Amino acid sequence: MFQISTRLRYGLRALTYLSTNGGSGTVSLHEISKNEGISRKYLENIFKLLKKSKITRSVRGREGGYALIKKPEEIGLYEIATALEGKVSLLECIDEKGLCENSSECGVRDFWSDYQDYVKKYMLNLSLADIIEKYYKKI
Amino acid sequence: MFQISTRLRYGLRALTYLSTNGGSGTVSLHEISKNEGISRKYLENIFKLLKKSKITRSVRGREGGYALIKKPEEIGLYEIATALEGKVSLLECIDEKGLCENSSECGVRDFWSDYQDYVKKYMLNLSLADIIEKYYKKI
DNA sequence: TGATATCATATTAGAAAAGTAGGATATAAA
DNA sequence: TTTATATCCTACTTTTCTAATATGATATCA
Repeated sequence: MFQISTRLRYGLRALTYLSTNGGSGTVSLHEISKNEGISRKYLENIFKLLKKSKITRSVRGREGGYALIKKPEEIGLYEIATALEGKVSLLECIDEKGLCENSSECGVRDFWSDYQDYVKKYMLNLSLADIIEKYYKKI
Repeated sequence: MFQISTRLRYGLRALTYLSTNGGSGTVSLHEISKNEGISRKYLENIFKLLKKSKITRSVRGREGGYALIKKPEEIGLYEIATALEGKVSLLECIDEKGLCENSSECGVRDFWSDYQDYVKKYMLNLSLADIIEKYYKKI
């Protein structure tokens, strides 16, 4: 439960790599793949999403690669998570009320809604820089 | 992301129903099914797990059904969640360190570990009674 | 021109979740 | 004692999602 997807874990690792090894230029997926042990093809999928969400930019062709658009301080974990996970809909039952006429769903739904806010809060308060600072750089 | 499984959502609804409509006796899955709009067969799967985790007891035969073993105040949400979701392993990569020699995984792993604790805390501090009190009974 | 990138689309493989099927067993009411 | 109504048990199907791969087009610099 509360499972974090491989895509998000890999994505976060790739972004920390980009932050700490990218400097001002770009980093190729080949390099990230080599150093993080993640399939280059899979990284392509991930970075397609990150680019779409305007977290990274890309340079094509030889010597190309990816770079962060914003500073790590300005990139929130929630932003990264939504970029890679997509839907935030914890509660689809909100739309299909038809089946819940006589049920206690409404109350429980509110509960899950609060739970989601709680989780969201954690993610909103953390930037990529925070994560690197607190967890990654303590070598 | 952070998706709550249908099994857990249904299970929680069924338990709130049991708490508020059960009284001192048992409630049949047929009744819960009818009032909550959940397949009786699916409820069987759920209650098999709840019984296994000693959250509910059962009475077989006619006029039988399920009842809570403990008081709602003594049943924690985390207990319910683990009963229905099973494994709590957010981070399987801890066991398979082989692939992560040269990576930044270690730092990121600590981060996810903290995240898990944060989520867990929320669940540990809530009882079934709390949920009913706060969300369900506000008619 | 060639090497090295991203980009685009599509497919596959596998696991997990959601839900179903059919019958065995127990029990109280009729 | 029969019958209706429960849980119990094992297994199956169906669907959905994730993870990962395949193939080739396109761009760009040395």
